[in-house]
Amino acid sequence: MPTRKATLLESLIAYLVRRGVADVSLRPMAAAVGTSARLLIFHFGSKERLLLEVLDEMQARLQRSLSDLLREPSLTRSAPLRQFWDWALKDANFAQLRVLYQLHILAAQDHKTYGRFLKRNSLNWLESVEAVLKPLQRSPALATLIVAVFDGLFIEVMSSGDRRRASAAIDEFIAMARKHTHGRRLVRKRAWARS
Amino acid sequence: MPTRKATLLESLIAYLVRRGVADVSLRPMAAAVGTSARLLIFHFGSKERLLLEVLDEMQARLQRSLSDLLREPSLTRSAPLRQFWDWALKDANFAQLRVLYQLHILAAQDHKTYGRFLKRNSLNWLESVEAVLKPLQRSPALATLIVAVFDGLFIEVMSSGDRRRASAAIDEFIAMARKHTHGRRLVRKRAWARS
DNA sequence: GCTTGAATGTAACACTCGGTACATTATAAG
DNA sequence: CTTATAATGTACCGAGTGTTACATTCAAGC
Repeated sequence: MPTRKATLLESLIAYLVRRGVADVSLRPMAAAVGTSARLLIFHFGSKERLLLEVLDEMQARLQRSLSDLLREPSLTRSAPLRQFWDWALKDANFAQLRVLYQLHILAAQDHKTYGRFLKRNSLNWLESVEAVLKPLQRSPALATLIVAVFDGLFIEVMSSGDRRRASAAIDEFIAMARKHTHGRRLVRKRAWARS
Repeated sequence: MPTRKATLLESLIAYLVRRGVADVSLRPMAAAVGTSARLLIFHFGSKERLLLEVLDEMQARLQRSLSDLLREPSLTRSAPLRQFWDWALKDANFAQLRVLYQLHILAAQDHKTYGRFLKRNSLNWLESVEAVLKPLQRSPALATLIVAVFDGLFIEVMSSGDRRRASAAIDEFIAMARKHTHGRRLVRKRAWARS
């Protein structure tokens, strides 16, 4: 049976995923999950520890979900980048990634306040991408570009909600990259592993 | 002679550009610009109107700076996208763009709170880019991709500060795009105008 | 000098914030 | 039944929030 705290944590994830992490305060958060500020402090110790637990759990789930993606033998012939993109747009993953992107941006201007909530290498796909590029095309520039395309399109979906257009754009990029590297696959599919 | 309010607005821009717009409050802001919360309310009416005025002014300055870029006859042979990129990395432009990107992300999850501070079409380069593509290569997918590359790389610079790597990445993209479109220039230089 | 209006200081208002003290209920184990 | 422990309610603390009331200073115009 799930402990009280575990069920609370579940509701809190749902709440924060809806609402984002900017300007959260205890009492509205407590009301939204059907309890009191008193109880949140009781179960989690402090607001800071509460957020740490919730965000850690979110990042752990993303990590597990990503591992699942990598373990399954790739059924389709689509490019690894496109598979990764489809994974990111799945509802559960998207909602949590959105919060992490927001956190990422907040930390960029106020690292003292928000930096501690970002586990290192969360949302930092750079090394993974670079490691996975074929030696011939391995370069920080290309890896940075790939990550930027992903980030930029994800944010586009966050803002406009237009998944079809963004997905068309990522296909356009994959086509460009294929031509650029003379028909070689842009990235191999293994080893998004160490994200 | 600049009115008191104008000099305050100047300091406020500098303060918010340093600090970002998340979790601002009157008294610390007032202290940072050498006045009191009382005076800020006196001059601007309310905290909300203050932020509106400051952010409007920031966006207006960006708009003017961008117009300057477009008016000057392009001295270099570099791609329009690269010229735009260099413009965005200029210190004054970068600092203000950073705030608008943060605002953009905050509004994506909490439109009710932050949406009103975003003037429509600020940071929305999509139509401009699409209008500027040569008819042969004009497509929502390509325009979306170009915007996403720019956004993603800008955010990368916001987070890591590594301008050289990001600039190399945008050059890589331009090279890819040139090859993709058989040597035609990716975008013409006029008409980033209607941003 | 007097008046007017902008600029400023001091102090407070009602409210929310994160967090705590203290007591009480519920539940389960002995 | 007693006892230990988890869960909850009520009420409050000091600090910070945006905003306002009221008084005062200061500079310019008549």
